[in-house]
Amino acid sequence: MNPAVAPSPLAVDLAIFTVTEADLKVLLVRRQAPPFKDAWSMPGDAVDLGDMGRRPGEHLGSAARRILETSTGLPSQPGQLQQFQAFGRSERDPRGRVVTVAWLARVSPDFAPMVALRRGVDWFSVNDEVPWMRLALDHAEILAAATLHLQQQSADTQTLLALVPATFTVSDLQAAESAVLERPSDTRAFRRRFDRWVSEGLIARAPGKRHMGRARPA
Amino acid sequence: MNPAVAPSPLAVDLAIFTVTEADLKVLLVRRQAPPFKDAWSMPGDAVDLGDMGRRPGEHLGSAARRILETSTGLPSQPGQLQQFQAFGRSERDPRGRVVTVAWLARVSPDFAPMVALRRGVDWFSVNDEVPWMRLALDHAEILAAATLHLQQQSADTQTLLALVPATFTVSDLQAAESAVLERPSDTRAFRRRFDRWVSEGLIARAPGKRHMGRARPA
DNA sequence: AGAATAGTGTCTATCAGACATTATTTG
DNA sequence: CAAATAATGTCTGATAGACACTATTCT
Repeated sequence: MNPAVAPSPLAVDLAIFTVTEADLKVLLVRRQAPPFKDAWSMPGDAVDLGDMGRRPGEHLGSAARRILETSTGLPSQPGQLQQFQAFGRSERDPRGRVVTVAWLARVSPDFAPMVALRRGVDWFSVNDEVPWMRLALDHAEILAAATLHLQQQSADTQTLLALVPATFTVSDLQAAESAVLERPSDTRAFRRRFDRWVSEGLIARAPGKRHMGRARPA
Repeated sequence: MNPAVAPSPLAVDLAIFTVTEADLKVLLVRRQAPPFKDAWSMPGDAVDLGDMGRRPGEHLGSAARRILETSTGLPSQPGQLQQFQAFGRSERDPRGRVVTVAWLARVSPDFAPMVALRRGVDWFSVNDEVPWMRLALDHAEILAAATLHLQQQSADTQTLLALVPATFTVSDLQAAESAVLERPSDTRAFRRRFDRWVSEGLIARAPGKRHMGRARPA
């Protein structure tokens, strides 16, 4: 019995990140069909290529958006999806030759809990919960590349903002950076950057006690 | 008459750069067959995907290497090819749905002249010779993305070294940087970086009068 | 009050940009 | 010698890291 033949030679996979509990999380789904049935993997699907000249099929970005929405149940935001690499090793899929274009998405922790309510979908700490050895296909490789890519962008405001609630404290944002980088970041340096972002208008202060109704719990 | 059907839904295109005459050049080839016959385009070809499960087909990187070698006549060096983006607009190829994975390559100016000896192959100044409006398919878009990608890497030693002859002067290297960035770069700052590279062992001084037999012509 | 977290002051080292100055080679 | 290019000196401003210090809020 050969595993089913791949429905399309082109696929899209998504590395969807968030930060909760000061920890970088990635969204994994349990595969409901072979190959690798019941294994965890990043959400992905074949790209509809049309029928070679008649139906146009879907754009790569549309496929990524579709998968983001079906796997999280959330509407996708413009700019949320970012293509980062194609993976084309010929043995990567036992069903046949499938090249996948991998995308990176960031989800606000505001929505993270409701995403995890779905069956067979959950957030995993990239540091110590991802079942690296048991990820389907070559998803361990893809996820590693995605994490690296995210880290390299962590100096960027927009990257961090996407990983934080709609209203947040400076500390929240810094905690997000630390979570992404997997190391503590210097308070002073971070606040300087933060102040610059505010003065550049990239961040607006929310009303209330300074940036947010943050307390200083014991 | 429909244009011929695309042989494969997946292709690879290469943006091959060099620097000659203090100017950033890209290698274009004249298309010998429809669509866009006789138009200039970046070298590229369909990826052999095998036959869905039996023959394995070629890796993405192998396809890129193959195209680099056939279009330049030069053997490819390890690390020379760098994948940077997939392009998947459904209308990008009139033959049907073709997604292309674009790669960036840098060629030493030592070899640039012999590359251009081939028929239907030539170097074009990115700044003022590329026939942007007449490039085949969506190659204008791909080339623009490649150029941007190259510029963002121009601070990196390896990127610059690949664009310069095997032995070179500091000025040569700085000229390469200026060509990539399309703006003059500060002498002092560049030399500081250069000295650091030397002390880090990334660059070895050639024998002879300092770095190279460079004179100071009038 | 004491613990915990939030935020500030300030010193230092590093580096880029600007620009003047000196050195070397060609004509 | 003059012109052109190569290389260096040096000032300034921006920024990151380190670390001590002050401020606020909770228990």
